[in-house]
Amino acid sequence: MSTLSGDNRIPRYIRLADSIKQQVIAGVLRPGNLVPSENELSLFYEVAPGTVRQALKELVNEGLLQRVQGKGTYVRRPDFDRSLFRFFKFLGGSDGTVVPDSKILSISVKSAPRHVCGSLSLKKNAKAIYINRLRKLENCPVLVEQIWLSEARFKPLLTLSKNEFGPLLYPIYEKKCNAIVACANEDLTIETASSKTAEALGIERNQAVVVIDRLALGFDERPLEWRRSYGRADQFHYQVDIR
Amino acid sequence: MSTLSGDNRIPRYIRLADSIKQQVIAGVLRPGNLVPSENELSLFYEVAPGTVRQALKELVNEGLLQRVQGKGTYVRRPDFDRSLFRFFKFLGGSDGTVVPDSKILSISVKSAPRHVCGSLSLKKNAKAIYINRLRKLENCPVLVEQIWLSEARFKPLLTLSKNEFGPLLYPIYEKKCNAIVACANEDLTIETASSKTAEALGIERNQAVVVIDRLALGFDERPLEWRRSYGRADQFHYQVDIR
DNA sequence: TAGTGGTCTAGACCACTGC
DNA sequence: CAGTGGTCTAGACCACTAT
Repeated sequence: MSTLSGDNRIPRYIRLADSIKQQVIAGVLRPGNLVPSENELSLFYEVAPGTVRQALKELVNEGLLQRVQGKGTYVRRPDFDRSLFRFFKFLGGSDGTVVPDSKILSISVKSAPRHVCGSLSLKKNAKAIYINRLRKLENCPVLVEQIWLSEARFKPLLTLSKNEFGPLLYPIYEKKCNAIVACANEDLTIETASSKTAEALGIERNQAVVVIDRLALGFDERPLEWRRSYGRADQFHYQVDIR
Repeated sequence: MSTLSGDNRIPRYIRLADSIKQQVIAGVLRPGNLVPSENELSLFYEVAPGTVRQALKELVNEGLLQRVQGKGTYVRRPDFDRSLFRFFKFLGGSDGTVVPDSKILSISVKSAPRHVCGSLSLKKNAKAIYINRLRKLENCPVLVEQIWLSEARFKPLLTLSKNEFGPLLYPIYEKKCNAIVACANEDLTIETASSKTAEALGIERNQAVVVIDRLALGFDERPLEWRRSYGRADQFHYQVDIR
């Protein structure tokens, strides 16, 4: 048995929701885990079942939890299917659900540029893990990526050889570094290709490219990864629903 | 007094929410209007107050209603502040909240191209209202727009002179044509500028431009307006939060 | 059959708004 | 002050899942 901590002026259902969220952040509850039932929670926290329901509903709306009737409430595993890179549509009528091949070009430790230090909350000129990656679809290069990670947090990656990386990095972060990406912020602009980028993408220098800067965050909203992706503008396609 | 209509297997709170939504679609309740109080609704529909709350909460989550403690529940007026055109950020450190000037270049009735007929549910080769508009910020052209509207629905616009249009069209649709835009779908791609577009935007031919196709819908989800906007790619900037 | 979440009821009390 | 929505309680009954 326990009592809800925190300011009594804050509604119980919010304090309860925060408490559950903290357990997800702390890793006590992990994605895929079953959350205690409404009944258990209402007994443990000494609140009415309705209040528990309200708290859980909040977290479901936030996307942190998932409820399945007859089974229980689960910690949701975030999927990045909606990520911008999925909005590249390519010749051959891809339905957009294909994950591009991914080839690690290099992985090393070096001084991070200032904007990366800022984004990842690192000290100025701190060393960080740098990954350069090329992604292809049907053997055609579609995306080059520059990825930066805190050295301390992601050290285990340095023990892996290039071909031990699969097509997706986030599952590796979770397995090897215990770092779960919960959400991200992406930022899209359009530039002209540098000769290096153009070469990697198989286009002419000065052709337009889409630049996507992404900052990936953990459940505690602390930054985990910063990446910049370059893609061919002529293959880019993005949809938004407003309201 | 009344009883909730519809299939009894559907939860009451959903039937209630649908009923209120229908009244918004039908124009019985209009944006800004006060919705009857929880008490009134629970008496009128003969359901428990808690069920009314649940229905209203659904509609608030959907963005159709707004609740203000101590005052009441209102039909929400959709704002297009989040629309993509706001994501053009321009030299001079605009904070993005500025509405560009807008100049109607032409307004006429002509045969709509096939894709417009499809989007607006018009018959093939139907006549429609066509508006060509230029938008400037600090006297610098930033967007050229091609706008298509059903002739029947938007006939009152044809009686206006070009300078009677303000910087925003949607308030005019609402006032003059009783057409309220509730939501929209936008579609972003990147092309190279035609000579005509380049001239309007003050850039070179074949430079990259952002193309935004937007289909605006009413509360009943029927299409109201189709527009294509061209903007300078070098000034484009877009942000998304994932999850 | 037992346990889960989903719906629904019928209240109590509080905080905020407007008069 | 009366009326609104916001929080909280304490149940009842149902639908779904697992065993």
